[in-house]
Amino acid sequence: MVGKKTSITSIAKHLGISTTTISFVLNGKAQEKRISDQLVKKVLDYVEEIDYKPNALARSLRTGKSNTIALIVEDISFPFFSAIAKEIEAKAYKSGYKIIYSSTENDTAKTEELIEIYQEKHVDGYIIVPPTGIQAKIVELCASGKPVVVLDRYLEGVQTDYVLVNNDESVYSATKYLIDQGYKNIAFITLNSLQSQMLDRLSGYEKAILDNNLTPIIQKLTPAGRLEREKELLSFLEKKCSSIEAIVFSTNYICVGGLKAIKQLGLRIPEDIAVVSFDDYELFEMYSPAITSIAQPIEAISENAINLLLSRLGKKASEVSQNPQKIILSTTFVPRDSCTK
Amino acid sequence: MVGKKTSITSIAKHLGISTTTISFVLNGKAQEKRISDQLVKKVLDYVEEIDYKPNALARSLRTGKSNTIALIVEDISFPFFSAIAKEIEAKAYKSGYKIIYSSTENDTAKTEELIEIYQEKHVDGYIIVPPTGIQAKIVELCASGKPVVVLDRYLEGVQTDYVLVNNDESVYSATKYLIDQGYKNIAFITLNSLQSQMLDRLSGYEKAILDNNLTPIIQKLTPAGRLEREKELLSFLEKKCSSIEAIVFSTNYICVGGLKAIKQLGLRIPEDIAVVSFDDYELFEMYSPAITSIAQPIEAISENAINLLLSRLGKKASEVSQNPQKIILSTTFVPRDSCTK
DNA sequence: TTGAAAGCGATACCAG
DNA sequence: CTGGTATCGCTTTCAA
Repeated sequence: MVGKKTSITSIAKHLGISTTTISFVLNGKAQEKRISDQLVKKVLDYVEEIDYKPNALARSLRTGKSNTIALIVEDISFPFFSAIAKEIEAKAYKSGYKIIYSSTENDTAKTEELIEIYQEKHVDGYIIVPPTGIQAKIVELCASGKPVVVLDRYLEGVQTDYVLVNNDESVYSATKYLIDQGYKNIAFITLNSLQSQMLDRLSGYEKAILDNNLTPIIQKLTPAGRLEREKELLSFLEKKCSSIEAIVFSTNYICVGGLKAIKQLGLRIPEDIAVVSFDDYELFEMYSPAITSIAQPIEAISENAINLLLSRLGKKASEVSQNPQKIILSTTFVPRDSCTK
Repeated sequence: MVGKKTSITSIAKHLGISTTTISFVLNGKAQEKRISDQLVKKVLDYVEEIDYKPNALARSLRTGKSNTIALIVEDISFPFFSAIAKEIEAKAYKSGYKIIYSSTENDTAKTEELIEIYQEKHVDGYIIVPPTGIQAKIVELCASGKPVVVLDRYLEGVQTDYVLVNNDESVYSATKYLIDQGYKNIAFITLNSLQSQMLDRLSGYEKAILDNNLTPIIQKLTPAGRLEREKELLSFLEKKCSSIEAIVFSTNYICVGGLKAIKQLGLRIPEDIAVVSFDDYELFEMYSPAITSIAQPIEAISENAINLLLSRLGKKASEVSQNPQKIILSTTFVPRDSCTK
């Protein structure tokens, strides 16, 4: 414990053998290199005895592999992302990879910095939920030869692996569902954001409305803080609630704000106003009435993302960017009581 | 881009100066070492031009510092932990530290492995929400000289920094609140777990009940999976609901299961049964009726934990374990409609 | 003001 | 079968 700190060299000195031999033993190459059983035992016993742990930094420096994957999401405290993080972590772990994650909060500059830090740390691959405006950096990152899987959002002009859901169609059919129930004045509430998934959801809504000769009612909230958003929501609903029969929310936390506003205005769901939200949430199942939603396939998203990445990790840099995949998964429509006429 | 890969040596060669000078410039020691302005500029310009990023692995290997803190929680997909993770990450980031986190799922073996991996990676400090049975490992970890802050739970016999809440008192006064409202048959539903925070919450309940000459009704669920837990909850309530007037849940996800069971049994809250839960949750605020809860001070917990750790990080190993702190924070009782008689 | 060289702790090539 | 040694990329005395 004291004296010479434990390193492969100190062990070599102590046992009177070379570092090479120890390295082979510790990396399971004893068979392959035909190290004698007794030497192997001697090494393993001593390593056990002093509880030696190889220095992963030194190893990574030498091998160029860190066995670490960076997972960059919008906000780790959103249930959607933390659920994905958990799944991906578990799966990566089984393949010997550690996940190291961070939240971008949709801040492009912060994200660029994060990517740079990870590059400096030489992580082996990236799974990224990109904020807008990050295209150039991602292109650069891909060019570095490390595999990159983009999640949740599509980036125009970035050739890499994607795992997405069919936002457009999902919202189209959810809106169609409302129309089929007999609703006519259907609003869509979203963020004023250029993120592809938001735009696709909006476009799904618009198509459904136009295909059925109805009039779109679209409200785009400032992405800002929660309180501000809720104020905006309240004043929008206050003005419009008499003319709106149903609302489609583009994501779950906006819907939660909407539910608060609806309650505050004393409106009943679904009698006064019907509600559907993108991205299911435990709260929706428990709410009275239960809120109809479009559930994303969290497990499939995670699984596809990590499998895609792992499959690239074996390859050499030149092959990494071959045949980029674009995996588009289907959501599940979960009809509940918030929109039954 | 091609040819010699970017390293401090290749830059040195290209510019015809020494690596030392470059290192000084890059680490802001140019003033101190009185490097000439023109040389500084030359270096910075070239570094900018080729977009050079120092290899953090090599740097850490040399300096023994990784500027990384390990955050080990029970489950990153629990709102409580992901909220803490987010706060801690933000604060660490401002001090130049990266957070790297994992979930233990209360699995002791997995946690030991995690700690070992982090030791190999030479992280600078640890913030840990410990599973039971991890004492020895934590003691060993502390002995390694790296600062360790334990969160949420107390470990008997482990001398280190703690950030906890007053579980005992919080539940005592919540139970007392129910008693003061006139409830007599008050049950406590918890996990069958030896985690200190769970035991303390239980003991707070028991004290309040005994102090008021009532009879404790305690149900300990198997920690197993969610579905199984919900089944247990349902069958417990089915049997006991006629005799129970109020329930205190030891944590939010058990309460959610309880709410499902209560609804399924057609019981009304608070008329048939009153409800209080430890650990507030957005769902409780939105539920009908809104659920009374004991809110933990997430921001204060995070802030104290990271500040404590940062304050130790400056010190040398021998001083790290001096004067271990035990910070106990107060919760906030949030009375809502689920227990008004 | 700047540079040479040692060394952090592992791996991997080449010998023998 | 095992060992010597260069090397990964950087920091940091010590000298000049």
